[in-house]
Amino acid sequence: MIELRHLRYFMMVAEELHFGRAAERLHMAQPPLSQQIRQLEAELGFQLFYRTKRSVVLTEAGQIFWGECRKIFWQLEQAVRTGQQVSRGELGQLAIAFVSSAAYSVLPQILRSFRSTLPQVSLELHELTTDQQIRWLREGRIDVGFVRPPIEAEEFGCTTIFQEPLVVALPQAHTLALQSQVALCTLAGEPFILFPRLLAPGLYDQIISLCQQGGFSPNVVQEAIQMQTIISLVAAEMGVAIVPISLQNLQRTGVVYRPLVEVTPRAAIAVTWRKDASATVQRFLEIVQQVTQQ
Amino acid sequence: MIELRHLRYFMMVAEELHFGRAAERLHMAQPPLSQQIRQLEAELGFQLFYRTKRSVVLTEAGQIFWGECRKIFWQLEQAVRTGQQVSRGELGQLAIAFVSSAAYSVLPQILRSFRSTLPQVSLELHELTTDQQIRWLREGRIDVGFVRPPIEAEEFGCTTIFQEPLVVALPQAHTLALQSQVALCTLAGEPFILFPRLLAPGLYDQIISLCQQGGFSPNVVQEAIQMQTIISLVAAEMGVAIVPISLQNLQRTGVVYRPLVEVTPRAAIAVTWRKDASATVQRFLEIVQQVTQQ
DNA sequence: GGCAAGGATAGAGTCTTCTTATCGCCACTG
DNA sequence: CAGTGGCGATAAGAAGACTCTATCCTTGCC
Repeated sequence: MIELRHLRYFMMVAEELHFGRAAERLHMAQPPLSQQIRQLEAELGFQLFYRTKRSVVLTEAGQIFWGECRKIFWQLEQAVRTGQQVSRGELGQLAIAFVSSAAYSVLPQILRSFRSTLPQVSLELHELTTDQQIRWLREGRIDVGFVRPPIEAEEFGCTTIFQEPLVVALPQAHTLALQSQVALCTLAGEPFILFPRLLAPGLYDQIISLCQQGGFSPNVVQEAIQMQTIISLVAAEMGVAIVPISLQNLQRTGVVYRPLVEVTPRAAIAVTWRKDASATVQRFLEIVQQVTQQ
Repeated sequence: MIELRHLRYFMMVAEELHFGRAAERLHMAQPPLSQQIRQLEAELGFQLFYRTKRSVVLTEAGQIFWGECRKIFWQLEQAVRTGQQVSRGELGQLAIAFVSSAAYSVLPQILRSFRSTLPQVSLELHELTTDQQIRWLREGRIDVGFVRPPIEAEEFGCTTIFQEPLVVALPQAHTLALQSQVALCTLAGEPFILFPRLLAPGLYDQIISLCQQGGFSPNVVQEAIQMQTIISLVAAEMGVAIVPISLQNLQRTGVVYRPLVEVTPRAAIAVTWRKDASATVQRFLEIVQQVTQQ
């Protein structure tokens, strides 16, 4: 059975064209070298060297075989190197999901930073709601998710990385838009646009309880799944909405954002990941940490 | 030190994802397999499998490494196969030289036959004079030569493969062209075109002695190195020439070929080769033999 | 809680490879 | 032309690596 040892020996002899010197450079005696080369030749079924008692020359087959051997060793190095890179998370692929509002806050900076540190890792991005992300994580379709906490499932790691105040999104023409900040109670009679609770129960409950705090229950006239849609509906004067402040980055004309007079709870965004996270995921999490700690 | 054994074991375990079954298929016990895999992991510097006491799964690095290993084994097979082909002379390259007149006789058929039997051997062709071929052979710049014998050098093998009568090449307008065959003595006064003796001493001497036999020494008015040139000079009515009959294949207008009345010596073409001929050369020589024996 | 599956560990055995010593052949040299 | 040195091949014993059997330990399952 051919072993790499045989090939290593062969290459050295081919380089030196002298069994004695080759053996020396291989830190071994000459006889076993001769023996191993013979064994290799027997295994291959053809001669590698012309041996004329006085000189050693490669046969043509030997020359070709030498070239092929070089490729083999190059491949081997490549295999080891690539394997190590993957194991360190420097090479590979990463599937990431995020709630739409994350796309307007922390995510861009995180991705930029990750891409510059580990450019060899190819990214796959999905915009999904929090509950979808949980499913995808469980199914292994994504590695990391940016969600609206809380995450109940024990099987996932989860860290809050970002918190932001809530603001009121108003149609530009709305009378309340004239004020620099809005009191909660003035929203009591307003038509509200909100998302289905299932999509982000945490944020949903925060908004509802905020309204309770203002002394009313919101009059939800329309539900929308995406934040973008909610803002569009506000622009269309269908109603008002309470949203995380990062939505301002959408810059939708016809919509203005006003802070609330009251102290609001802060809407959070968190990263989640499967606990058997790969090295690549861990490198990603480290970078998330770095970016969000600034 | 990593050996192919390690890779073979690894691939089997990766395929089975079960040390016991993998060991069975490798015709060995399970403990040494575990051990060798561990050794490989230590050598590589990263984990290949997640072992959870109950199941074995490839790490991402392991998956990548598996793919690389497949390439390595493919390369190895390739190396062995190619080496064997070369050793059998089925693959490789061959540099061939020939005297110009050989190009019009046996060579085309030989090359056609060789190319169809060993299409993987790439050919390199050179038109050289006999003495140049000897030099090139000695320097290893060509492997086989088609020459005008005799070849003195002991270091080369040499076989005559083809003999042909000599004929007279005459300008079409020449009075002798009216005869269907020419007697030697009628050429006595004619201006002769000949090549320098050095180029093909054997043929040269044959021509000279033929003239002697006709009772005269040729009146050489012009020397030319290539047969083509000689024929062109004849066409230009510079003189006449005695040439091997295969030159008829040149089909130069303005030149006619007439057999001699006398029995002429035959001009020979031979193959020469270095005695340490490679398998490819030997296969070539076999084919030369085949073709010329028909 | 007991049982079975499956990988890890320990120690003995065996096969391969390596070392030392020596031979045989060729080329160079005096 | 004989002596000498270089160099690869061969032989036998030692060392080492791999492999085997027996056993352990964790884990999943009934």
